[in-house]
Amino acid sequence: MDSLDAVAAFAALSQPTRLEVFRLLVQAGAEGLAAGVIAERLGVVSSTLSHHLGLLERAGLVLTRRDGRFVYYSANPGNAGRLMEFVAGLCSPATECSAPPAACVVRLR
Amino acid sequence: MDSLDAVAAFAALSQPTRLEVFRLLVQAGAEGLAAGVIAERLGVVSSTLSHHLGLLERAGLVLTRRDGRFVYYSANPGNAGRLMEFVAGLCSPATECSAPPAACVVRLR
DNA sequence: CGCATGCTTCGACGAAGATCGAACCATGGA
DNA sequence: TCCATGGTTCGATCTTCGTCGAAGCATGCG
Repeated sequence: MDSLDAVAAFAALSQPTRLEVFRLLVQAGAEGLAAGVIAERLGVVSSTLSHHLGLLERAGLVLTRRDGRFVYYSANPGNAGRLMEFVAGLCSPATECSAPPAACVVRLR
Repeated sequence: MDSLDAVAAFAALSQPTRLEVFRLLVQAGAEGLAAGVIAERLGVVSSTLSHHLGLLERAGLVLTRRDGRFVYYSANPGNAGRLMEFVAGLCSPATECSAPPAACVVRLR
């Protein structure tokens, strides 16, 4: 994950609703949640939520999958792990622990 | 670090110049760098940089200290660590590794 | 086919952010 | 006490973001 990807990820998570959406999706696991379910749980109008979901997807934090009339969104474990790595590398001065922590593998249940 | 703090931190890091500033300050260690040095290294107009530094400071990612005519900025190790913790907790589903990694202590040289 | 349902796209609006130059404040030295 | 230097604040301008309702597209069911 390069700086540009990280900037996009940070931008995606820098809005309260989107942060909650992402948290919800991480907890929801690999199956994810339908857009309507997310909208209902968070009390967000569907068009607004769709905007936020699109942004999260373009930032690579979220995966999308259609099933019939429902569109399921789920957290992207690969990029979630890469984001953890990036933050670790960003916050750790090169002199100490230059290598990012090994445990940045996100495995959704 | 609660969600609001995290949102502010993400917003602060969601802009290329600010991300570079923060990276520079982490590498600079506890002494930090004078605003003018940062401006010169990144090729940013001083008033623009001042704006960015103020935002980083308000987000709690950066500390400030005056020495004569110079104002030194440095990374805030406490909040850098808390940000790592937050991201780890965010990206890790509760069922696995619910506790954030122990090694989120940022020690600047 | 016709229609209901789930979601996205469009259009519009106000709010907030990024940028710059000019003016301003604070400090230290002549 | 001036003046030069390092930073910040102000004002203006432009862009981007967040939000909503309305309209549009896709899917499945009768």
